[in-house]
Amino acid sequence: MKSVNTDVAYEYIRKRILSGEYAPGKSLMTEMLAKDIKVSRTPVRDALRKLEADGLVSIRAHLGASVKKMKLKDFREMCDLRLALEGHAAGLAALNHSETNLLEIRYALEAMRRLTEEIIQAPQEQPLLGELVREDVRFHIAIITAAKNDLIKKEILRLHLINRVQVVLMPTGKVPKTKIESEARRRAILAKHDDIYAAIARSDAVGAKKEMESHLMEWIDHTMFLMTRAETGMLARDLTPDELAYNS
Amino acid sequence: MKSVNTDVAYEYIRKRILSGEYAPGKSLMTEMLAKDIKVSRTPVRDALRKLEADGLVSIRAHLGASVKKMKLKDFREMCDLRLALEGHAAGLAALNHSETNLLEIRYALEAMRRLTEEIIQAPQEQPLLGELVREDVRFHIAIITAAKNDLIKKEILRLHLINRVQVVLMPTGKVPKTKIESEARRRAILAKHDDIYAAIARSDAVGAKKEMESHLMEWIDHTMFLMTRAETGMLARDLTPDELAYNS
DNA sequence: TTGCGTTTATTTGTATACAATATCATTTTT
DNA sequence: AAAAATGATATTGTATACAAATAAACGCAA
Repeated sequence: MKSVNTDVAYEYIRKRILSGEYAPGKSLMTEMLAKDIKVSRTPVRDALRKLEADGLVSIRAHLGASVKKMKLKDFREMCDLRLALEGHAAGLAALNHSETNLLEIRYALEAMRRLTEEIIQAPQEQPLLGELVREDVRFHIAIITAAKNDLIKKEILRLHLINRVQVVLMPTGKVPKTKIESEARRRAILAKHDDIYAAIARSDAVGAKKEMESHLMEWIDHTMFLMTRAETGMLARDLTPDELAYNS
Repeated sequence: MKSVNTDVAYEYIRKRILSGEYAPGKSLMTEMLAKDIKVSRTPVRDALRKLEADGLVSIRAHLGASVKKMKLKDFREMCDLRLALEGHAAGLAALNHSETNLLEIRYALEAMRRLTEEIIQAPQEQPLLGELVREDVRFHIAIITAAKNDLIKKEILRLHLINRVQVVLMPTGKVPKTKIESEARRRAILAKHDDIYAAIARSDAVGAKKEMESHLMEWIDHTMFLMTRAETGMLARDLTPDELAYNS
């Protein structure tokens, strides 16, 4: 049923949700989207339905679709789910990895090590941070790939995307932190990644799982802390004037 | 976007997939379904899309929808996913359960105990077996409810349904097994349920998780054995002549 | 008979018109 | 003036007609 136009609409909307152009809560009206994408409402509706299944959009009868806006409870539940899945995947990776898988993981790990050092040298470089995040994602994806379970992989990737919408788009730079703290944290995270890799490489399923779980727990705690500070509930960021105008 | 007619179509098709009337592999043509349900093709298409998200239907562009037919690999992956989620849920249940939750679990457990004994007395009674399965499901659902994570609960329930389509509708009664073996297995399973309950009741998260995992592993092994014996690959059962005629 | 190319028929994908429903502003009533 | 009722507007849900694509049927040549 994935026809060309439906796919076009799907990619169009999805891309804008992930980039933050469509912020959480923004209402997605079929007619308007159809006009922008230059297709009819039908494939737009299909696309919205698929995005709902992905967990990026919520739809209510007769009220239309909007970019999903999570409550703190929902976010916590999602983190817990991710913890369970990604921990399990790490365990599987320890058992099922191939040499190539290990290489992939190591590759991302070394890139992270290099970038971490560079960032500690020059903490103001924004592009480096972006690269670090990308390599971190590569690291995690390499692990769930090594687990050799496509279904679990698909599920985790889904959660990663939702996370990205809810977390990455949050107000940045609001975290007062000393240089020392920040340095220490970066090094600690890198060390944890080393531990995860080591456990997988020595085929220690229990260890890999434990390391991954504690790593994610640290991340979750940290993120939750940031979120509770953003007192607007769970709205990732305030709408810009443009977006407000666009909505009205 | 869930309008009345879309919901009607969704329930109609879903019910028939779960009951086995629409067997795995059966093609679901929109026009025909629309005629049966007495709505237009549009809500039928919506319903099929939602069923695809549930994992009960597979859709390919221009080729239409069909009831999902799993390969052995897919089934194994799904079982692994269920293992991870339901194990995790058991651990959470040990930590988060209320008195009422425990009561629910115990209730299902006692019903299972009673039915198991009755079945061992009169092994030929089919309705008793059905009741036992139902109570088993209640037991598991009570546990994932006690875990207090709606997202994980939803996910596990989804997997249960898929399992039901793929497993419960398999050819039955083909398993040559002595009365003694069968009795012993029933008692062992019941004992395992007792262990799971005990671990949860004493708030032993690690134990609950372990017990649940080993219980599911036993079930998975057993089911896999049955499946590999059904040499038709993963087709739940052969199509009836009517269904064949209908498909051609 | 078999293999290939063309044609036909069926089924899906898309657009669009219409109907049903929710929202918002206005008016009416208390 | 506040609350309720009413109506206007906008947006979704549904049906249907048409276009595109696939699969089946057919014919023809080797």
